[in-house]
Amino acid sequence: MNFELVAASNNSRARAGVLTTDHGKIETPIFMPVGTAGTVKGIHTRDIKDDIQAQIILGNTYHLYLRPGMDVIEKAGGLHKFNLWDRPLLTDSGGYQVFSLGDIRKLSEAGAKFQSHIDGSYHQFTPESVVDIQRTIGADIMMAFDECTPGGADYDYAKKSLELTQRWLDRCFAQFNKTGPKYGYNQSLFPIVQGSTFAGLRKIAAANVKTFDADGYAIGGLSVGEKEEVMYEMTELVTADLPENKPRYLMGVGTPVNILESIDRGIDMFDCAMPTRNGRNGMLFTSEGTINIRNKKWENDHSPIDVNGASFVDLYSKAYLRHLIISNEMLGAQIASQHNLAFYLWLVKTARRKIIEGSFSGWKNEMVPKFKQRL
RNA sequence: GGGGAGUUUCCAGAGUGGCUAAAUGGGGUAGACUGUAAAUCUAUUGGCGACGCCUUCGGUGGUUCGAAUCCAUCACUCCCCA
Repeated sequence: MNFELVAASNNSRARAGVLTTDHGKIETPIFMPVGTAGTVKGIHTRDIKDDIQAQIILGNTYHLYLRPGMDVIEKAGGLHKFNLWDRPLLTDSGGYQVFSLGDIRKLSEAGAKFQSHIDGSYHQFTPESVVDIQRTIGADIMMAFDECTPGGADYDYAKKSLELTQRWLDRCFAQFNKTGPKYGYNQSLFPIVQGSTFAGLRKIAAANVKTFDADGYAIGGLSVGEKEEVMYEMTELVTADLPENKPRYLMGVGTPVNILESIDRGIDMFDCAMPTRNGRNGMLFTSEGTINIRNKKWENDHSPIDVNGASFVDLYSKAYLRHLIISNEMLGAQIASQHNLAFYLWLVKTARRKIIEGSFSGWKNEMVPKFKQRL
């Protein structure tokens, strides 16, 4: 894997780059649609590629391990073959599930013991097994197994949590170096910077992560309940310490505004469930601002979803989409998800162009108040 | 013609003397959602000069300290048998 910077903003830390993998190039900054269970919910692979123009999508270790299971994925020849996605793929390690599954998981030095949310059965993840699983899935970018420290954690908890993540990271890389890809193309392993909202811990985490000569570095444990200013502050702090010549991935972020602000602070990669999940639930991110399509005010608004037209679905009217969502028609969730993802990809693509043209900051300052609007 | 069941707040449907502006579901309205246990969850849904008052349980008239709940009567709906 190779990362090349092609442009940098002269009055901010924003950069544009190209990340090259065996499944193709990724132009950064990039947004990666979340495809937890081997599917970007509701969207055909064809539309993810041709309409949304995603360059890389996610899969999830925990979810794919439980269902369909590694036996099926391996026999399919990896997730790329299984879901017909032939561009780069990144898998999350299950670290987020360590956080989100809350009381049906137990942490220990060895790893995390989970109870399946599907049938209640017990499973153990270790840094080693999580690397093995991601080898089997065949992700171009695999993520280290970490504890996504819960928002609001106190210093002692955050410190212990970070130290556990760091010990797990050693084991992840040991396993990574001991094993090889299964399907003939290269895989990379990204470490994750934790440290909660404590500047000191974040600094320690960034320094530690740099001791591994990784192909890219992630920042995790943000957007978990802390104030946005704190998230930006932590992001800025960490990107200042990470190597310039490697991509930085801010995990789980965020809103369109979050993304622009984070690009401004030197982030290259993003993922978030928001465009799909919120889309299914009736929230649309548009070039004019955010709308709740279920609101009565759209009942007779026959104008296009978004005049920006990042996707063909934008031609459908707000009134029609409102009708579909309110009637619980499947197509409603699909259109909303597809629109939101296309908008997100348009957003990062435009940000990239502005960085290259040298006008990112001005453009960002113009866009942020627009995107903050509730229509 | 004979016998039976019923009429409750937007809808369906509980409730059969005070704890009932009235369960629950649907529908409506609004909100939430950030490495997806989420096509999910939450709030609200008679009126008002709102920690109180007023009007609601087919109509009318009673019984009672007190009625959606008991009695009488009228109206309408449905089912079964002729």
